[in-house]
Amino acid sequence: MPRWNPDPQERLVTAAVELFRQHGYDAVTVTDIAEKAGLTRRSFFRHFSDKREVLFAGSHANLPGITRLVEEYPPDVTARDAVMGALIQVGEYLLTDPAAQALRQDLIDGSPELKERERTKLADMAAALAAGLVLRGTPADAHSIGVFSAGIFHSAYVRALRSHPADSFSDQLHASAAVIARFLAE
Amino acid sequence: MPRWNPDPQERLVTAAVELFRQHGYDAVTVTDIAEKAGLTRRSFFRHFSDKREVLFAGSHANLPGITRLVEEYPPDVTARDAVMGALIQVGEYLLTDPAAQALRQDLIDGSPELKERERTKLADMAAALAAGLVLRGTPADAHSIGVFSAGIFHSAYVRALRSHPADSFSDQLHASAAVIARFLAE
DNA sequence: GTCTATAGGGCGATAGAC
DNA sequence: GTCTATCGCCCTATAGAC
Repeated sequence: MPRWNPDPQERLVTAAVELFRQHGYDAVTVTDIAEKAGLTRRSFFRHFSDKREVLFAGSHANLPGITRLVEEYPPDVTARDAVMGALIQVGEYLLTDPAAQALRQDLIDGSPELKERERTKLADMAAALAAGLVLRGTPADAHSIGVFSAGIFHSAYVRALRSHPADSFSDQLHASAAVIARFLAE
Repeated sequence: MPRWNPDPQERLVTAAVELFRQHGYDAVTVTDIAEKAGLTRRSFFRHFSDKREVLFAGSHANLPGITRLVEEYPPDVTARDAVMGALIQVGEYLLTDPAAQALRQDLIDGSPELKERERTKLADMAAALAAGLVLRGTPADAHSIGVFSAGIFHSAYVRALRSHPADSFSDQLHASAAVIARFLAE
């Protein structure tokens, strides 16, 4: 018998989602989550830097990967197509389990604290996209473009989550971009 | 002699900015700020809902006003021009004391917690813009347009803060929009 | 104005894995 | 032996309840 049960992180995430759904994010303490997962409060903080992170740990993961996705498009591909292509891959990956993600999104939407953290994760994605653009050699407005692109990513992502049956994420993303293009062309 | 010194909020803000600049945001407690302003810790929370708010209270103020600015443009003005016009007024108002604002922005940029709160304020502005668009009768993509517009507002705002001498905010805002228009047209 | 719950972090002890 | 994950008890500060 191993001394510790395996996958403590995953157990913490599962416990947290269940408890949040039952009692709401605010009513659940870190101690509650840890005990339900068979750990102590102190160990929770070894896996997640704070209470919010338990809902974001795996979700917007792998920012270096996003940077690399953008960077690795050949130079003759436009910045637009490189960013859109990278975001489509990220979106399709995140949407592999739409039901679970929709659940998670409901929790986030129900808590101002979690929405705040979600925006931080989008800002991190924006920075990763900008880093990729810089590596491709288009440093000028990389930051603004990154912020904008993360914004349309999120817009497309939440619409894809709610759509039945799930429209292709690629379509959703291009639709989100088209909204802004139309607005700016007025 | 008045029983209380006047303008408790302003005294709290001033005390907070000074202390944050000297010791950093994290190292300063709410008690420190309150005592420096001649108040008790409890009174601080009567004026600001939490520690972060002391840096945002007046700054992105008056969201109903932003909604009304957008709404009140005549119907023959495009959504784009209504939003841009409203944002230019807001930006010019906020930039009346660029030195103080640049100081404040340095504090925000130095603290992840404060950056998180800043994004929330931008999200509130996005919602106010969207509300204005809805009232003008263009509800379809109001939310996405609001988020996008708040984004270019922020981009223009920080660039205006750093520019010497301050370029016109209107120029900065149109430049920020042009960056995205160019990106999308590639 | 006082009191309390909770977040979040510091540090050392412990006990299995290697 | 070293390395690493856990625990337990310490503390302070936030934020809200009374």
